[in-house]
Amino acid sequence: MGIFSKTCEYAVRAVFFIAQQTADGSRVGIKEIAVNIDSPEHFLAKILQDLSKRGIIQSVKGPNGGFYLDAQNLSRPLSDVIEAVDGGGIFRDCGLGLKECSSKNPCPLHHDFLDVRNRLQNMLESITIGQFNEDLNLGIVVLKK
Amino acid sequence: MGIFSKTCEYAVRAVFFIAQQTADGSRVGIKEIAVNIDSPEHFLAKILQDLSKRGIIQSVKGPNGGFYLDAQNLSRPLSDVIEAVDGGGIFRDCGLGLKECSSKNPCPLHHDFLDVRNRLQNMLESITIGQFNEDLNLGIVVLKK
DNA sequence: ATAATAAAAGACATTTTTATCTTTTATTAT
DNA sequence: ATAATAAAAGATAAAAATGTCTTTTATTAT
Ligand code: FES
Ligand code: FES
Repeated sequence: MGIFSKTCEYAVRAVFFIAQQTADGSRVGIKEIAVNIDSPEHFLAKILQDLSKRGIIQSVKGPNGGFYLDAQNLSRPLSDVIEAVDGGGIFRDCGLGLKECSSKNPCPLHHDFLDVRNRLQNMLESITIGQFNEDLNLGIVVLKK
Repeated sequence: MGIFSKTCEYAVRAVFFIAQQTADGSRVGIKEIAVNIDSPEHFLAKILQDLSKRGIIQSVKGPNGGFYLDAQNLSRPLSDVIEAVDGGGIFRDCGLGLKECSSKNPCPLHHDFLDVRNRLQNMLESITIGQFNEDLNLGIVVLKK
């Protein structure tokens, strides 16, 4: 596994895809999302249900329904998605799994790890969910290979 | 879970502990290691067996036996432990789980993620297994809380 | 040689993550 | 009102990670 869980990877890819697809005010269905980000449909459905409950994405049932993002969703940092799915542990926990991470009684990696962890956090906090819509349109970046 | 798997966290803590304890040429047993790094004894045993097979740590059976590190082990980078346990994926895989990570058809996070990932790798490659022995002796850093 | 020691190995159990399938509920269009 | 649509929810299952216990093998000291 990578830095993030599979669940989290699917969540981020899906959110980017929904952002791009619904910038015009439309909605996009779970089936289309799953196909385009290469994820298991029903598993992704659960993830999106949760993100919807938490207000990170929007959804409407019925014909012409589907998932979409409002302006406020688009402007939120990507870190919101990670926190919602994996919890904020990745931004706070000790790299060696000690019960707490602090500069009092630090683990051997604390100093260096803090730097990497903070950079990861800063990166994810400064990226917004909507900021890749253009690049996705142009095919400069992709969500599937 | 954090950046690394539980397995990997135990492995790194254990390796640091063995390094410190056996700097004088002695050996340390699985029981003592497990207690001092706060890990499940038999689970850790499996991990250390594997590290031993891979030559990252040394072991001898029987009375006065146990685990230890030779000079060459002590000078190896910590990244060796991570690669042995979790595989090198953490240093190479796409942050969003795409099948491959490359600047051709990158995912949206590629550019920023590459930076963080490389810093993590550089950090783990420049830290040696033996380099915290002194700090551990002095209690400046700890492996258990 | 024998007994004691400690890692290696094997078998098994639990928990968490990841995945699939079915039924229900809300919404829309007719 | 009715039928069609699509997400929400529920039930199960497979796979992987994590954890426990027992038996075997190698080594050492006597
Ligand atoms: S104590 Fe381990 S990273 Fe801070
Ligand atoms: S393609 Fe995603 S991190 Fe490189």
